[in-house]
Amino acid sequence: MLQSARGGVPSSRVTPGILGLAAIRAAPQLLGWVLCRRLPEGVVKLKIVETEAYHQDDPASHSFRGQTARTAPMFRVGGHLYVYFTYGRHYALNIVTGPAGRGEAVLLRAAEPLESIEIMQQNRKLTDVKKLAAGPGRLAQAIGINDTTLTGKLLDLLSIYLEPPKKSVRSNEIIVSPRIGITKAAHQPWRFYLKDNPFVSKL
DNA sequence: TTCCCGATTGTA
DNA sequence: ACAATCGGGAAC
Repeated sequence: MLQSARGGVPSSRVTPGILGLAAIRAAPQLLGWVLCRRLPEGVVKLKIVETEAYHQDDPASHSFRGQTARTAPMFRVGGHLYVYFTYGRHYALNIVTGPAGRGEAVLLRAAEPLESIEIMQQNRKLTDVKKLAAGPGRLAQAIGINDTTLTGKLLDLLSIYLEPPKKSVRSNEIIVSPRIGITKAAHQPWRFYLKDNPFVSKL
């Protein structure tokens, strides 16, 4: 699925294999993909190292109580973006994964800076590379997301897109654990991260 | 219209 | 350990 776009073929340039894929299956498969964001200063790139799945029958999910103006993007077909504002200060970026009408998405929780690191350091007003994108709010800020203009938009070469993993990720490198910062369905093992990777938000 | 609280982070 | 800070959505 997500392995399809290898060899420089820009076929799935915009959407890997997440189209119509359940969030719980898409979340681990997104690990290793390179998140790319085109900014006025240059293109920043980061390897996705930590994700969480949220779906419609999940009490912790924004889509649980049905579609609203804010959550509408979650109900679009996979490949759309869902950006929300939380705690009065932070933005979080999700990649929508379900079929249209389903309300599923993967929260990007942490990433390893690869290219244009200086730009991300400026965005974060911080030099420590390990903390540039270790956490959903930090990740969003690092790639210049300071509002919700991207929510409801499609992954798109002109602004934000994904590139295939440089090295394929083996399943035994993926750690599964409960999600962070939630109170409902807190025991569900729907968080995924790369084993021993120093850029994850927490161990 | 009011009230509660959150898919977090930086500081003490 | 805790405050900061504000909007979504349930409740009244």
